[in-house]
Amino acid sequence: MPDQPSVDGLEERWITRWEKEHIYRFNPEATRANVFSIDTPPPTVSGTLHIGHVFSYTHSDVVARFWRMRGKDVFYPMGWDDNGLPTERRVENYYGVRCDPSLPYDPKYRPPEKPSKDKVSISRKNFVELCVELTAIDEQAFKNLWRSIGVSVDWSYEYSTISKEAQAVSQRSFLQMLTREEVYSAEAPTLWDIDFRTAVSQAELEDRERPGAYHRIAFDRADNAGTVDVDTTRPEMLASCVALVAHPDDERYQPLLGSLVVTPLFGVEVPILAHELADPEKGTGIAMICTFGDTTDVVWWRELNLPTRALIGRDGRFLAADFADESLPVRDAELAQEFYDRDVLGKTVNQARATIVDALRSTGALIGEVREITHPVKFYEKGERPLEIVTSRQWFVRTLERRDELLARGEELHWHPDYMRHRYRSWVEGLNVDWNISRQRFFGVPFPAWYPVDDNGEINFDHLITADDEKLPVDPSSDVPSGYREDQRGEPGGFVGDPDVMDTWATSSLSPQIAGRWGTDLFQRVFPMDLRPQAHDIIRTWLFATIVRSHFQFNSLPFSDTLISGFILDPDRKKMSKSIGNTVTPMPLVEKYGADALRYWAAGGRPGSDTAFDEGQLKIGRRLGIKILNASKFVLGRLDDEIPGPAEVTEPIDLDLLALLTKLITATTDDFENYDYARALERTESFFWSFCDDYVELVKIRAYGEKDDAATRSARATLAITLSVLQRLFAPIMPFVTDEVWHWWHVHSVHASSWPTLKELPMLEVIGAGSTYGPVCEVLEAIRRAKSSAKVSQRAEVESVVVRAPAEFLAAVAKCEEDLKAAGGVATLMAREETELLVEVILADA
RNA sequence: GGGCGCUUAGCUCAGUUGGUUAGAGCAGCUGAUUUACACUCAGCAGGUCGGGGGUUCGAGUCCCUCAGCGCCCA
Repeated sequence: MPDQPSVDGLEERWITRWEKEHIYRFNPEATRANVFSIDTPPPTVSGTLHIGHVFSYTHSDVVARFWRMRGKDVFYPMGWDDNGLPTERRVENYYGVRCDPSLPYDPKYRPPEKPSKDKVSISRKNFVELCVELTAIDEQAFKNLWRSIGVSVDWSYEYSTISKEAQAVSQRSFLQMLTREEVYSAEAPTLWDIDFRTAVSQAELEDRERPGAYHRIAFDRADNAGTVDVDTTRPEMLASCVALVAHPDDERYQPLLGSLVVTPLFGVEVPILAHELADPEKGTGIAMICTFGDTTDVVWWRELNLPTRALIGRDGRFLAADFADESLPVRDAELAQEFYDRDVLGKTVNQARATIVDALRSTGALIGEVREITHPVKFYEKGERPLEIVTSRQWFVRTLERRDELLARGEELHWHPDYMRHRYRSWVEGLNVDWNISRQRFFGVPFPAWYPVDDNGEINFDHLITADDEKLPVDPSSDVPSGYREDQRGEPGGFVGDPDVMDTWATSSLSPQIAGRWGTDLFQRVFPMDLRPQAHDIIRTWLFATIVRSHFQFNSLPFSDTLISGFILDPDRKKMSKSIGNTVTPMPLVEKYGADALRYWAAGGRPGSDTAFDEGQLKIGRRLGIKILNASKFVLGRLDDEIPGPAEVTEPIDLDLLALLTKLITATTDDFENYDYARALERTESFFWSFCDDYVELVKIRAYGEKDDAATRSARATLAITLSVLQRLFAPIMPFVTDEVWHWWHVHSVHASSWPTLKELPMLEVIGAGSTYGPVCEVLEAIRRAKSSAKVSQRAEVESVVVRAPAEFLAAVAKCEEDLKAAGGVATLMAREETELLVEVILADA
């Protein structure tokens, strides 16, 4: 025990020692019943660490430490989600490169020292190599942070979602879903980001308010009986118009239902149809259906069985159109074709809008002025331009037809806090397309599949060639399917590999299978997991996707409970983000205040609630750590080498304190079991400060007494028992300082000790706990108040104290008379029975 | 448009199933000074519990309604 204990430098000492002593090793022999398994979120390694990373991982660590002390075999792995678009973007910016799959691999390629403004094009394999290289560096930085804040994971179960093992799990799961017909590929209209040139899923969608404009376009009726005016924000889609649609109850348009109108400029005859999704309040109440301007168009197209004229290409420019196509009757195909080819073909959406609007205006089909509005536009969450809907071949998971089952799983799950279940429910209820899991990108898990190429060189998508299970993982761009040779790749009569990679959620949603090593004995011991900790922003992605995979594969929930963390806001309550530049870097804070202080702050954030970063809380956390050191030093300094046991607690005030301690144990245990670590901390902290400021002050003189004096032994036993309990109650939240002080009187780590139980305490009447301690503290407080208002030292002598109070109160005070007199420096203490409480304090002459 | 959460002291937040006089920390103010701790201790001050209505012997807590803020979904 050092003379001047300090919280500085504790991290280094204890991290090393915990690792050396394997304190957090999972017991591979554990039985499922005794395991507490945690489905840790694999963070996207990005190179930017911020305080939010400390926040939610502290929450799960606190829970892990609690259950470990409760005697559970805690399975607490850590993973990294290191593939997908965010990783690709980081690599592109970091090295100044761009992937061009048409380039050949250069085995000697090294990226430039400093990235240039113009990105260098490199082959896919070179690009993937850089991804692997950079993510390894980033992962190290993340790992250092987790270690330095004392996250008690078993690093021998570290995984990454791009590892060979994870790829094999991901591909195996895909193939099994394929066998069960839970995934399918289809050429279908898909949400598409024209900058990243990939499909995205509904989960990656977000609405952004953007300026737009209503254009009122007059369609001539085919019977020449007049016009139908249609408001649209996307006049450039006119060439794709395949119908008009009104609400079936809309009396204005009921007479026209089924009749034909002619599109301006192109002269295509399209029907007027009815559908519930047409909004009578919007514009003129009748809308163009274009293939495809937005997601509603897709629904109309599908449900009304409309023909297709999809004209937006993968680069966001207008594709070639064939107006001679008979599925869409046209008045003058040549004229339409000529106009389209000259004014629309090859143009971007904005360019085409300008030319179409000009043409509409000059023909008189544009009615009135354009009316500017602000409206929600769908974006890829990481994208910069609005999403388009592009027809392409994609892999989908059949989620829609099992919506009810997925909703039932959400109800079955235990949510902490409970209200977060609504987020899941409203997400699942709002699903409108199957989960698209294929991405037209480079760094990710490939689909373990090839397609035959027929004798004419056409790819036959209907006859999938899948990889053999024992060969997983495979890369179809370099591996060859059974029965083929490499020289048949892309040749007539040969094969081609599926070119896409999987959505990163399609792999991270298998985190229980990856971390638990699906297919080995370990999996049965840890699955389903006991806890999924995560933040609320990824309920619709990670949590939802994990439930889908587990429900399909195992017909069970992947975890029984989920602990949802809030977000970290800056002190002005704005969301922290790199673009705003208000992020807080954690490492300097660890150095300044200590890891325990950061954890203290994080543990104050209740499940689900967003929390503002508050440096003041770090100071308080640091102060608490120091207080734990000093209080421990004092108590242990009184104990010599012999520690009196619970049986020696005899003094009423001591017994009463232990009764309060008993209640504290019961309450905090209950809190932790309900994932309310913040409440447990609050109770423990408040008890601890009262222990230090009141109880210790009361019994200090007695504790200094003779070793064989019964009252002294009672005080020392109480101090020792209370200290032991408090050190352990604080241990999950402040692992460094508690292990420091625990080792002052124990050989093994506090984190390997057992959570306090009532068995450690003498048999106590807990009802009425505090009935002695409370009144005694009140008298002590009155003495202090008298001294404080007289502006004298708290050590000043008191001539006499007269306590006027009801008999019960007086009886309590009498039980602790000697301690009170000693603590207050009181010469005489007198009691007068009265109904109202009044404590008179007469100070001695100075 | 539907849903969820929040609104309590200058600030950050507790407040269990309705029950004495609504709590804590920080900040503020007034003091103390060294046998665990100045990285300390004591004390003081500070609140129409967002507004309105209701149920009840009793409402910060339950119900209705309105407002503001944040988020989720469409």
